[in-house]
Amino acid sequence: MDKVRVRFAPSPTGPLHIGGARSALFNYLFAKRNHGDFIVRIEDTDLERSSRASEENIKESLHWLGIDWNEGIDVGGCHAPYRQMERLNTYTEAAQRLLDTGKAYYCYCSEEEIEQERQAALARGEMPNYSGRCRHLTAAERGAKEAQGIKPVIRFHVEPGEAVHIADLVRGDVYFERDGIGDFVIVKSDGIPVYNFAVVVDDHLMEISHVLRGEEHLSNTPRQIVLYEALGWETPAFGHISLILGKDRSKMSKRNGDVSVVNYQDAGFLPEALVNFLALLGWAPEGEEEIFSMKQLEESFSLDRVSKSPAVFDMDKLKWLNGQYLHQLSSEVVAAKIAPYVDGIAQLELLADTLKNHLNTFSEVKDFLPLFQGEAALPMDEEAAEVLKEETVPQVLTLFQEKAAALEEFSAAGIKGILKAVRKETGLGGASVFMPVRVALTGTKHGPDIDKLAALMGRDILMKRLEAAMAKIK
RNA sequence: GGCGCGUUGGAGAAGCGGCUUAACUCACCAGCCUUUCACGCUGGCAUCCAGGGGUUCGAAUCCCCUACGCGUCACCA
Repeated sequence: MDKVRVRFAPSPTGPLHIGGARSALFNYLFAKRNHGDFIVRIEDTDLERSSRASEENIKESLHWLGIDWNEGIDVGGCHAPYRQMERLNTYTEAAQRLLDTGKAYYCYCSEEEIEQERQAALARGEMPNYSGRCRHLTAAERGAKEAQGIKPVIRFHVEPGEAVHIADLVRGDVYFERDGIGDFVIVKSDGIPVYNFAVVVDDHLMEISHVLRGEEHLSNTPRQIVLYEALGWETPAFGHISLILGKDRSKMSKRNGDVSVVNYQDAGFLPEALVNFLALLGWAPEGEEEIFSMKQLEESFSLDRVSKSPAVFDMDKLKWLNGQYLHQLSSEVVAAKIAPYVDGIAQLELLADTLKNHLNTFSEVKDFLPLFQGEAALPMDEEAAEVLKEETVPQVLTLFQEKAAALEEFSAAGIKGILKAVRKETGLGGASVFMPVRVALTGTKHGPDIDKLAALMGRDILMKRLEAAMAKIK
């Protein structure tokens, strides 16, 4: 078997989105697993929407995710260049061949005409294919059109024949009738090739062995296969990965959640977690384990465990996964990572240590700030209020207050010592001491270690909140 | 509307004709652990695989029909 060569070929029309990242990842993993090459090519033939900034964003996101390529933009390779706008002559050549062999022809129809026909066909419930009107233009007729200054497009003529067969690596055999395809444009009137044409030329010239891409491309594939045939080229293997759906079960878009990977980066997600999550979206590991490093994925990824049905993007699971990775980080690292979200906090390390196991993402640190910032007592929920009704509470809080006021070294360890002393002096169990203090200070039964929270709070705030809570009991 | 793909619990999913009284993970619920909280651990959570026919000794797994969802029909990629 020939060498495995796969590619990720984004068009730089916006930031790298989740679906693209997943395609890139699957291609990358497939290449690694099969000791093949992974190529990144830029499809920038849409002049209107393409930008260098988007290309940069895509590259940065790929790097951030830990997906690198051994051939393509930036790194180069023996099939350079890797930007379609820099390979225009290649397409022109191929188009000329098609023209010469009568498999393609110039079409002078205006966009308006075609749009009209399209609408009419659609209204009749027919396939809105091009009529083929320009196919039989004589040289004289063509000359006349040219003289009028009309710039033609080049259309590929799809001849009748057997249905186009796709032996899809993930979906199995799929067939498309040829007359359902219709003569399609391969070169625009400005001389720039259209997607379906450019990919074929590039994939062939770059010796791509497997085309792994999103399911939205499935209906493009017959067009491409027909081109391979006409050009006399061998087709690569195709594999169409199911879509990633948003919560509302429609294709993931800005409407149903964050779509670009920078959004996740900014929100404080770890690249390892995102990669792990993305891999699980459409691919199922063999065992029970779900936590995989890139290295492990590279070793276990396989196409036959890629699912046919679409996957819904489950934010809860992403957060959980991210938490799994985050909890393993040292407090020092966490401190550095949360710093951007909590400017001006002195005890960063203590904060990191306190919150580490409560965070699923770094940005969540903001949600915990009120726990120890501000003098005002926090709103109390019902089950917390219940705690303060215990008759030993006044005694506990008074004692705690006295000791806190007298505490020399106001630290987590110091607070812990006080709590211990209160237990000893009152003879009460752990919960009877910890809970009232926790509730009085934070208004809830749940949260990070109360001694650390108290230290973060500082003596002033602690006293004020305690005061308020005690006043409430009476 | 045509064409194409899909449909297993709230979500990701395993399953490939008998091993399935449908793995595993998230979420949820209960309990344990913990001087508090969290982490962690243990257990519970689909009498059933969109619905209906059929094939078979036997089907979530094969075939047909219906429904629903999604994708795609550009001089966008």
